[in-house]
Amino acid sequence: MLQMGAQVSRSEIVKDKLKDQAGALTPAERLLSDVLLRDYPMSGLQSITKLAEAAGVSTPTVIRLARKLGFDGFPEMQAALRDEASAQIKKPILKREGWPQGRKDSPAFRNFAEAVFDNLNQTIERLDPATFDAVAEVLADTQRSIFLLGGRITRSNADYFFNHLQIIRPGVTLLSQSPNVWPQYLIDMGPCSVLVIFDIRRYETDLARLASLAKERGVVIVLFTDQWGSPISRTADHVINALVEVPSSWDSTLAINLIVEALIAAIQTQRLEQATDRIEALEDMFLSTRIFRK
Amino acid sequence: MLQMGAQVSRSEIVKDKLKDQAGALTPAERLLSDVLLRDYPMSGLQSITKLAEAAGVSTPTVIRLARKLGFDGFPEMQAALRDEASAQIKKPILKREGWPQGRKDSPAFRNFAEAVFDNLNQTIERLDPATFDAVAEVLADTQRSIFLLGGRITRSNADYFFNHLQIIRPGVTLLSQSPNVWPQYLIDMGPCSVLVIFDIRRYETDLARLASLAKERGVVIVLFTDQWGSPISRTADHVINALVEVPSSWDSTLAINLIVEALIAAIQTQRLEQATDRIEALEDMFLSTRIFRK
DNA sequence: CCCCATTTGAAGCATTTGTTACAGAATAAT
DNA sequence: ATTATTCTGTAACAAATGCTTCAAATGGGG
Repeated sequence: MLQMGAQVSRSEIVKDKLKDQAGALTPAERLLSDVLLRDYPMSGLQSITKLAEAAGVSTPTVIRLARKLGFDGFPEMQAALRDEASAQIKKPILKREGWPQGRKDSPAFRNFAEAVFDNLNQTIERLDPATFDAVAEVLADTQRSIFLLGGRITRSNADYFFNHLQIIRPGVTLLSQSPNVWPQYLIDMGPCSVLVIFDIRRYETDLARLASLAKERGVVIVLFTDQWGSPISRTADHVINALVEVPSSWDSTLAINLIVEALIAAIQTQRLEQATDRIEALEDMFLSTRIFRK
Repeated sequence: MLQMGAQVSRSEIVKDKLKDQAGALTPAERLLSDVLLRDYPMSGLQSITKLAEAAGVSTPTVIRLARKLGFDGFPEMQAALRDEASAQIKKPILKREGWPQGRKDSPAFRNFAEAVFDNLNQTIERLDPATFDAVAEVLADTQRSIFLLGGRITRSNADYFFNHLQIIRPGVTLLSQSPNVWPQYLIDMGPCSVLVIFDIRRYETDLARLASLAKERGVVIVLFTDQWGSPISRTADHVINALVEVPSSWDSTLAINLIVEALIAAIQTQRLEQATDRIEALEDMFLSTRIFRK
């Protein structure tokens, strides 16, 4: 990975140096400096040969300029340029405002939160809108029946998704954790079924086996996994990768939950009419059972 | 929903190719892809050696990936990345900030994500570090037994917390959803017990009733609730307020999960030694049961 | 006109890079 | 368990890159 200059108060160090030295440059160096500044800092990221050619000078000139600017050699200058470009390009999609002053949070908590924010950002960035749409669509289709299953850690995510889907639409099933009863669910799956699987790090072979069995039956498979990708990625029709790494012994499933919640919102919107009826009916029933209870 | 559109000529060719091929990547290639996407596109502008090192793979793997993406070799891919970076940098800064350019996400998705980020930010800001520490401490104390319970929506959060706590320490119980069996748990609760309750909007009276019964028995009560505060707030010893509102028919429990995950990390660290033993033992047992199964 | 200082590129060299071939490792499939 | 298949790193190689040396330009002052 690129190491971020820790001291990036000014991000355009090379440019400044070029300007400072502008008077002390020789004609050939000036040609070079010109090219360097023309589409700064990218032009400096080519090989020394190409750069020299582009400026119409020789390679030693490039090295001499780099030295004049205080670098050890060309690669060092290039590294500086790369860091600058990296800093410029970094796009905070959704930034968390600087950490509030005077808080006494432990650094650990802080790091944890920062990591989570990074994960969410990157997950959104890597998410293919088309995939999201396709998944939302297939899950909103009431012609299809839906089956959900999570792993050891992700079972809660599956449960959360199930909990909401079940309220929004009919035909939703949460598979039991024990593989020995899966055949009973499998037999009900067909081309009009959707199997939503959650499988992150420490991928579970049982899940993969189930996925391929389901695939054989023509089931549409939606996979939620981590950045590295469960082996089920190959079997699945739609794959959603979420970043899960945080400074902890455990993985964070927040990014997965973000997508799940966004999907719930999308699906709900998509079939607003039917859903509201359904929810009202449910509310009524909840009230009734409450009356039962006391 | 995200709107699909005709393929606009986007500048992020390599990224697209990476996403397209995501399913067909081998594990090592995925490591590499991860590094490539992490600080895209700059990380790909290093030498092949550095890049391979950063990803923890060998240089041939880099070449193989480049070929898989349709490039002739590594330099070709790098040139493509350089062009992309160049194109991005030329854009006015204003255009680069905020939501990434060229994404076809719907405004709905965008709003949702922004709301979630706001929630997380504000939740952290409102969180009293002292409360956090106190809760972490009380939950790390193995002298105490822990009981967890969630509501209709938050049951998954309770389950997630339970799932991890149970691995880290002994004496953790997840209460059933049905109130009629709660007395059986209540009878085991005392001054050395902790009851963790999740109760957000549409506060459930049953939960409140349980809380006060537990309180009478001297149980320490930890409450996760929303920004408005469940009625249990008065009974509880420690209250954690998380923002839950998003543009959806449903509340978002992401902020709650953030705190839960942070707590898990904190607790784990706090009793690292014992926990690791325990986890190793568990791993062994998991392996054994796997053997049973097949 | 010659000398000296400075600038510059050509040529050559060591190093690093990008690539290929191959064999050990890991998986999956009998 | 054994085999076949796929994956992946090591090692050797070729091709550049980055650098050094040195001599040819250049360009003022005497």
